[in-house]
Amino acid sequence: MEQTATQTVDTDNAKHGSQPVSRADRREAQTIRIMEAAKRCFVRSGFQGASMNEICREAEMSPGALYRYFPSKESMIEAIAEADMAEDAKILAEMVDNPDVIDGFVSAAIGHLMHVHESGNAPLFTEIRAEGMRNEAVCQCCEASMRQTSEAIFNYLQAAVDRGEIKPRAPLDILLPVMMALGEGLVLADLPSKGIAISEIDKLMRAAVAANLRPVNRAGQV
Amino acid sequence: MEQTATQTVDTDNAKHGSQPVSRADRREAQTIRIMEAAKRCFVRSGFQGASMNEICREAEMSPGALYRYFPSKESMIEAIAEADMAEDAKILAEMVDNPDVIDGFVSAAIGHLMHVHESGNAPLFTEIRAEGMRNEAVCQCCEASMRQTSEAIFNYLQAAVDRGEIKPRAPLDILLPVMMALGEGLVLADLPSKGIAISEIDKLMRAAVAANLRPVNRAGQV
DNA sequence: ATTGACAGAGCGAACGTTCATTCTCATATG
DNA sequence: CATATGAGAATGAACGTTCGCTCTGTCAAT
Repeated sequence: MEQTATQTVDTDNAKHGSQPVSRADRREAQTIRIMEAAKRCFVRSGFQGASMNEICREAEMSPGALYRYFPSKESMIEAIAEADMAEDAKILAEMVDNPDVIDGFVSAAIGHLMHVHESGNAPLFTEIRAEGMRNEAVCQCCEASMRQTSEAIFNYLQAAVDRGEIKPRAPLDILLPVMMALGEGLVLADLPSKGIAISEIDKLMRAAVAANLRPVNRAGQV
Repeated sequence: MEQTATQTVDTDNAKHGSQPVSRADRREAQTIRIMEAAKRCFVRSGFQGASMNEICREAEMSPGALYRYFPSKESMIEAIAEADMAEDAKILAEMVDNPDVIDGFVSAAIGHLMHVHESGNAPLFTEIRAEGMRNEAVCQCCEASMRQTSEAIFNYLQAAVDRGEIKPRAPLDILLPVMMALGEGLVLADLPSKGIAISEIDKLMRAAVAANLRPVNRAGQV
């Protein structure tokens, strides 16, 4: 995933037989390179703490070049927050396939947890949350992603209610924000990095979710 | 709680019959004034985003004066993080009195939640978490407060286990971090500000906690 | 195929501003 | 009088951003 390339990205790939890299391809590759570098800097120093010089150094690029891709530092922050949130929302939305609603819900949360843990993006996630408290654009994109996720889960759970599989302890529009807040706490704490096994987290979370969604007949309550 | 005082704090209180305010008293009052002002600025702009000028303006004090109380911006951040964390830990530790362990646990979490909500410190809390990811001193004070809280709860729960009142679903040293992460998520989300009633949060949380602590005989599982 | 003009990409010095901090001096208190 | 406290201008560093410039690959016209 890392690149040691100079500023030429992959010009010499052509010599090795790859696609001849069009203008647009190169531009996209460079944009990604900058965003990856910026992410690393933001994780290390925070949105406001990371300087454009630091980002330039990390991306092995001059300020003049970097500013051809992003018109301002603000726009980079927004782009990264948006990409990160979109990625999270996408992962969470994938659970809709699982027919067992408790299992689907829990494993989506665990999947999200593991993804953030493995990508080392827990600090970035925290940073985005903090920035969203005062930056209008970042706040909007957080809320948009949250709303999107929330709606997907809502429909998923509502269908299970309609099918008579669960009998939630509270109306879904109250239960959902509460459950999402719990899940977010779990993600932010990054417990796997503190040596706590996923299987244990899964077990405890499953019990908590089952206690609130209340599956009607099948096993699961212990 | 707000002060409209000029830079004289309460010199003229002496004329009205208050204590004659010693040097030390005045110094302490000024220190508190600066910290309150700084907290407001940090909530508004973030640790790195708030400038010393902004803090000086908020505290109605010149830079020269302010630097007589704190040697650097860093030291202000550390002092505020420490004070905030200590306050949180204190509130959470108070639950140890409640003989019903489920109720004690849940109402401590809810109490913490309400305190952060009412003091409007949710953004500060978020900011401290983010800063703790990269600032060694802030990280240490977060961990110290966490450890303190964790130990208090551990002993509280362990006693209940020994008394045979609960039968936790996992060893306490695993269950505790997980529960604390969930609680922190709840605090950070500041759900009351989104119109979700405390009674609902309490109900859902109680069910989740009961499902994991598993009280042995009395009512509570529904 | 060769040429020549052009646009995109990159560089790095330089800009004006703002930052945290310090200095000097005045005032007020014990 | 000695000392603590405060004001506010001054300081140098660092910031985000812009500028003028070069280099290079693309492509139409020849």
